[in-house]
Amino acid sequence: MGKTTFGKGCHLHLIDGSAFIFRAYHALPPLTRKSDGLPIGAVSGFCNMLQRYVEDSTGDDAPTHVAVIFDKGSHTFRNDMYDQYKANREAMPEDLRPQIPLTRQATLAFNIACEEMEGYEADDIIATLSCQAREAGGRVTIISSDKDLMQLVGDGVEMLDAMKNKRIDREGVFEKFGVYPDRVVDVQALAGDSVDNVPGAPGIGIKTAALLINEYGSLEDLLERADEIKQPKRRQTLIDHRDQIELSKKLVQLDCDTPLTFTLDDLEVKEPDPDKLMPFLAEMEFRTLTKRIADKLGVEAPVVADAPAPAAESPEQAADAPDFAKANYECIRDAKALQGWIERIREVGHVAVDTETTGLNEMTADLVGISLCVDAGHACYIPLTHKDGNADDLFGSDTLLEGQMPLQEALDLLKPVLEDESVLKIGQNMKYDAKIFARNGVQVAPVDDTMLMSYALHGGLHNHGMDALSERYLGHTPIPIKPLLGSGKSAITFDRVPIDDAVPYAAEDADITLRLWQMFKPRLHAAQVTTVYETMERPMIPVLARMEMQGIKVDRDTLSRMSNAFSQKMAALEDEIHTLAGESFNVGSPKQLGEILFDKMNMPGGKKGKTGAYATGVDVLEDLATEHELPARVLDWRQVSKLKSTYTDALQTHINDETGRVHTSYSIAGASTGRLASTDPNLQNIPVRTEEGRRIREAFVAEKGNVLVSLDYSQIELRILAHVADIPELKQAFADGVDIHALTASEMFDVPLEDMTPDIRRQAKAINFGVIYGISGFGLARNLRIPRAEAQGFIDRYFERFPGIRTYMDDTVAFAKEHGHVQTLFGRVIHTPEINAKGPHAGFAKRAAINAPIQGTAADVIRRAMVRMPAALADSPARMLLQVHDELLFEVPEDGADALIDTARGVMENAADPAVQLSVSLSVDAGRGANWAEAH
DNA sequence: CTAGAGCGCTCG
DNA sequence: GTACGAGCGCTCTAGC
Repeated sequence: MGKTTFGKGCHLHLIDGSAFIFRAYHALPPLTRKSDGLPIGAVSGFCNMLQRYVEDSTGDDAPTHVAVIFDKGSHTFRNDMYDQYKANREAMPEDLRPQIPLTRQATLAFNIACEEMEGYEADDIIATLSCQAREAGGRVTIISSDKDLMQLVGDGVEMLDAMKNKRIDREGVFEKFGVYPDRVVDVQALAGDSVDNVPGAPGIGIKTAALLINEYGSLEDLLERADEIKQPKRRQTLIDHRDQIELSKKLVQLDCDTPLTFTLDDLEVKEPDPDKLMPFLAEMEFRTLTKRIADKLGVEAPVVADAPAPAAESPEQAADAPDFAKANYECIRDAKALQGWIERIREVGHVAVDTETTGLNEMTADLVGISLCVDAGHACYIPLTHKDGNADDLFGSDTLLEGQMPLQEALDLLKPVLEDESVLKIGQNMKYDAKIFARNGVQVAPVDDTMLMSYALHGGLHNHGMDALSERYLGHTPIPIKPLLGSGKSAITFDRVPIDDAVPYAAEDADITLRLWQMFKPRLHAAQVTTVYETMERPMIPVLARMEMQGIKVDRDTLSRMSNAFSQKMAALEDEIHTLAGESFNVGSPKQLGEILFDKMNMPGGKKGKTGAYATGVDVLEDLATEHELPARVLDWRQVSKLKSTYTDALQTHINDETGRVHTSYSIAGASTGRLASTDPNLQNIPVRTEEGRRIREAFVAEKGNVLVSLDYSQIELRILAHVADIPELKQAFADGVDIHALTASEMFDVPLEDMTPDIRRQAKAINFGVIYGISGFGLARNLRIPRAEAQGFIDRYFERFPGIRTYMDDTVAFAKEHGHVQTLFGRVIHTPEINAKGPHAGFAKRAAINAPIQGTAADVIRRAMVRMPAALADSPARMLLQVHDELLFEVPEDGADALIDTARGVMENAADPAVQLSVSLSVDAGRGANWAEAH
């Protein structure tokens, strides 16, 4: 959208943000956010007022430009003139303070410009903009009832009292002050203002002031001719307090020359953006407003957390729940019994749900039974497809056991509750169960997930599996599954477990899940991670479930042909290696290889590790390869072997028979930093760095008529580093689109950019990444294969040029030591329990603590983008398929690729808004093609 | 025969 | 003794 230049015919609206906030605050009872008790009344009122404003400002008189203007900081140039200015002002109420930044976020969420200037009051900014707009020939409406702004009225500038819906023009000002706008400051200077602590002339109010000004024409003339005033007392007052009156005029006179960092053109009215607005409203848990605005915009309202936080629950109360030994676990075998449970679920409004299936892979596992729990200690299991587990028949009997409800009947009864917006479904690793249900025609929503709650609360502390959580937080060891299923070749699937054994095991899982939920729910707020959970954990469940079920098409023939080629190559290399070694051995055994290299052939540098085996990693072999043929051939063999075993062979086994596609599974709570991890198979480590490896990606293809589209963040971690460590040079480089590694090299080695050599740049690149990883001389030396002292020299030089980096690292480690955790820009907490350890552990923990906020913030950003993507692409045929940390891969009909890139890039580049104002922009590169190699 | 540790290599 | 964060295939060994 091109910007129009502000001028004749334009209409500027300026909203007095502070007035909105205070009015909202005082007009509403002290509302709090249900899930965590955050005071939210003023924000709620503010949003309602903004919404009403937006709705009202349509039609002929609609603004072309608009901004909400806020005060910033308490010290302004007026305090420099008069230290008592606004000194009487009451301190801001405690429950209002945390709402102030939220109103800024709200404004941005409404897609309205939001402006403030350090050292200036909002009124000065409004004055300056009014003057500028008037000079450009435009009209101005100031939305405020602040009388201090009335001096600006006239010549196309009006005020609008939003509350009374009353327009104030020149005549309106005259009514209020008895003078026209150009003399308002004179009147105010005389009358003073007790609220703002403007002294004025004692004993003179607005009426007297207006009288005097009208008689003498202006304040200056009045003071000049004060001796002519007839009333002796009034005369003396004006003469005695002349200085004070002149000071007062300066205090009330608004500054039309505020140095603005933006222009009128930046304030152009923008369409509301549901992708910004809806998530914010949902985050604030404004149910009614969210729905009303969603209807207005014609979008689907996001799920707003519905469950009120249970009254602050102490561990003692949790202990009041029935002992697990006394728990009552029922087996549900008919519709009547199930209906009773459903009624109870509706009464309470939430239920813990768990599914039992025939396997761990959600895309192939079949539903065997469902457990439910509404009250701690009272759960049920509904067996559905249990079969005879007797080993008489080698393949078991396929006849269903008696005493089970038909699967479809149970699903039909449960579906309305599981899909009911007003019933919260609680699970442990709910994505698994949601996918199982989805494959059975039930779209479970809304959901809570105890695994993700634990992750938001305790990321980095321990894993978040149910067994561990139960042990740790409930002091109860769950019934192990092993004895029921067996292990190894003789293992059976859950449908072969006798129902009597299945009931206590399955029902207990739901019971545990409910108890964990009751314990975690209030703790989210106490730990201030409710927003993290609500915006970056919970909403990932449906998004990832959809992606995983979508899968990506992988061409088996391509992989198979590659496998054959690799086999031949490996065999040839193996022969060569055996000949070079003079004997036959297993090339794939590092132990045997080490013995050949260092014992038999006596090559230099043999170092044994802790297990007594020689190290034969790539570093070692690369060094030896410069002198010897054998290690070089082993490296070749290893590359091919890796490609074949991990990729071309293993990947084929993951192609789903029904869909012909590969369905990975993302673990949301796996990585401590907030990153996702892809498993079964891992599609986040498909080769790309070598030409040969990259060819694996040719097997990842789009369906006929479609293309794969890849969008990836450019240098996101370095950008975040530049922001958090506040490095002006790096920020500037990103703003200018300069090659960041070249710039670093230029700064460090004093080489002009135009004289940059690839080698110097390469070293700088290594240092840039090293910094993100918590740099050490040793590590850099090893990476660059240079002496340690030289590497240390580089690092010293780097810190010298970018001192902010050193400060960031020191501050981060100090924060971790004090709090036991670090945080991302979005509030994700990453615990660092080892940070105060002694010995070598300390180094690890320090570097991890330095890296975590950077990697974690990047992870948060892409999570936010992913959460917003479905709504943004609601009208698009595009499907999101994969996430690879800083990349999203989509599949779309060819003719939809351009639109997709446009939309998805917008979502990704703005994913930090409105929660965090980054001082660097995010940039997204896009590619497309018939396969992943072409698209990347 | 199986589970788990260790190594090595793939990705961002 | 070291770069940060992950997952997985292979080999080897301890122990059933």
